[in-house]
Amino acid sequence: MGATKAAFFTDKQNSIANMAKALGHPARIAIIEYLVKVNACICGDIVNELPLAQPTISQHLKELKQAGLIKGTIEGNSVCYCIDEKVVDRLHEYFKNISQRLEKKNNCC
Amino acid sequence: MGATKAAFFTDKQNSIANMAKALGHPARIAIIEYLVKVNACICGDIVNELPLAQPTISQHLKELKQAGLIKGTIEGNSVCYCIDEKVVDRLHEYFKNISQRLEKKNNCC
DNA sequence: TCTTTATATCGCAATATTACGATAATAGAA
DNA sequence: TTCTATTATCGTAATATTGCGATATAAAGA
Repeated sequence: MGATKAAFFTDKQNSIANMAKALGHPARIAIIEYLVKVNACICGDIVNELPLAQPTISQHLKELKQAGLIKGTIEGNSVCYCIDEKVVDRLHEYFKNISQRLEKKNNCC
Repeated sequence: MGATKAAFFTDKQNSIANMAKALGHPARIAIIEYLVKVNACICGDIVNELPLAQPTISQHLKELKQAGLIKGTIEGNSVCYCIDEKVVDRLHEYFKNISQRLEKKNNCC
């Protein structure tokens, strides 16, 4: 096996898991944090910032983009990347909701 | 290659990435959501709830536990699992912070 | 046009994840 | 003690991820 049984879970569960998976690598967290700091930048800026080769950064950007976390706009011969606020907000709301629901309950085990 | 270059990133980045990675699978999201709903339960309850075999559930629980997202307490011959509120709060705060910082900036690309 | 710059994609090797049958380990019941 | 219930671990096959050199692609400049 090895393939995730995504079909057995809800769309929302798969969607949240996809976003979390995209953030499940320190390089991609570093990319997100850099984008928060500089607002927007091109791929080359991130290559200069992180200790990874250009194809590797490009691949990480692709995964963040596929998960919807960032947007890329072609500007001349470079690509301007920035965070998709809506998607980050969705994650924020998700964990906020869980936190609030946990507050109302007793501590268990 | 294939090994993540975790040593090049900060402890915080690695920590957030680890938590996100643990949530990066729909089965583990489903387990978290079930635990939020029932507050606490034993492994067998989750096995009855999800379309996965017992060893697979046990393995997912192990990963959630290693990431600090859940706690397990031995109760007789079963184990009581529940969510670690503090860790979920840390994730909540992380995304809240990013959301707030993004609000103050212009939309880019 | 030819060259440079900026990204993306291909292909591959190393490693990690996913899923589960078989089996071990442990506690409680008979 | 023997049986049952509950969970963890081992072993393994299928698949996915990570990282990067080589190369392709596309736009801008000389």
